[in-house]
Amino acid sequence: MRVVIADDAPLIREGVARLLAENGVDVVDQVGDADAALASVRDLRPDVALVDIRMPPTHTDEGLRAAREIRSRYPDTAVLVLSQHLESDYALQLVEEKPERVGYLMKERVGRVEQLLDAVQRVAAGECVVDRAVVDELLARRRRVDPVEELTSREREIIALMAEGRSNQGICRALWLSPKTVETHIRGAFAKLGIKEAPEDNRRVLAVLAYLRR
Amino acid sequence: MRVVIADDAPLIREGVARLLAENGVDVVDQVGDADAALASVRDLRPDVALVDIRMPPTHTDEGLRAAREIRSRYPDTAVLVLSQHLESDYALQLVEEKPERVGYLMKERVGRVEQLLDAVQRVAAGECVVDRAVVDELLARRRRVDPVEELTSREREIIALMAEGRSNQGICRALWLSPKTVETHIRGAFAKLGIKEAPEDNRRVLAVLAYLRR
DNA sequence: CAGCGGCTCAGGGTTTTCCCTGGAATCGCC
DNA sequence: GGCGATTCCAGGGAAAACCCTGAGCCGCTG
Repeated sequence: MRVVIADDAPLIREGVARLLAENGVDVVDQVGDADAALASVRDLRPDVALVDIRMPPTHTDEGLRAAREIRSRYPDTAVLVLSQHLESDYALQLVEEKPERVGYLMKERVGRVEQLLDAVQRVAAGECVVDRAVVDELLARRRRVDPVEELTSREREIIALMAEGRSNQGICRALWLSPKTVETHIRGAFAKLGIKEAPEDNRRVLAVLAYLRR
Repeated sequence: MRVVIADDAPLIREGVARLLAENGVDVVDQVGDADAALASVRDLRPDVALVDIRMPPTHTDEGLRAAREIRSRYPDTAVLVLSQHLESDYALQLVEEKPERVGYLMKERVGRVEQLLDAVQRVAAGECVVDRAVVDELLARRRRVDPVEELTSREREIIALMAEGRSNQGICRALWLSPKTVETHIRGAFAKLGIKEAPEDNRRVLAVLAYLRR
């Protein structure tokens, strides 16, 4: 079992490498960013690539981009994404295409080292391994219908500008709409967000809060 | 050099333990929560306690509480706090009392394993080791005077209610003030927050954003 | 093709927000 | 004792943010 590890934090990377090595996994390379990960997989063709999501330069989702790239270019290499936090959206878009030879675990939720080893074995064998928390979160989201999802694209655009502190007039200029149109959309959005008129509430702020809370 | 490691994520904890052990550090115990950490330090009196901040049950600052407890009860044990993110406030309150035998590092910013070893040695020797990023952040905060700090307590109270989506009238009822008084305070807050009138901006939302961004 | 939802506007109206000016009471501080 | 900062409030007015109804246009779907 040959594995490449990509994580920008040497402390984590080295630690995980030791754990794997101790348990008979051959850690053939360690890298600290996405480009290096791609190069390493290209050259070494490991059985599994263990990839952290946040890596330089932007520390957002380069690990995930790299994971997709690896899956499409080197389908024989399984990809196991290790994330710091629960970001179900990322996990979903990773798995939804083809749920094979791929996995998504959270570092903090790997209860025992054996779980990581097990996951590595299973993705290498072609299985799809996803942390329970991801599944729970996605199901929970289905249940509580997020009112923001109810908005039409235009309404969402307008609420987004509103959430940046724009006035109706500012929104008009930004989207080239008449003031009346903006008002109409805002009214529609309020209704869909369940914000009814109440003398003690400021609907605009409530809408912004609902939008930002996602 | 005898060390106790407290971190609720076995993956991290075991990894760090391996790294230290490999480099001649005697890891005498590993625990997964704050109470166990205190018990372990009490029984084993290690040279250094390596403590993660977030641990069960609340996953907020129990590691930090444990760290303070260790420092006061077992002053011969140095404490090195390992945090996931940059939380300068925590770091500051840890160090400000007595900057000795204590340290604060960020997992992701430990560039090389040697840095961790070095930090362990130094806190054990009585030094105070703080990640550069913490220092930078605290200094930067001094420089940019947070405009929210400029508000009077009454103004801050009112902006806080505003940030919950209350209307002026709602604020009146909550604080038993006349509408005119609320207006006056809001105007004062706008001025101090640097929110000038602009036709394309909604000042109320901008104030809420400024307040929430802290 | 009829119907429906989304997008675009208008007229005409009310309420809320926010402006300026100005006054008065309290409190701490030099 | 005066002076500044804070807090409380008022009148008067402009502008913005809302409401309702109604309407034309588009694209999709049954």
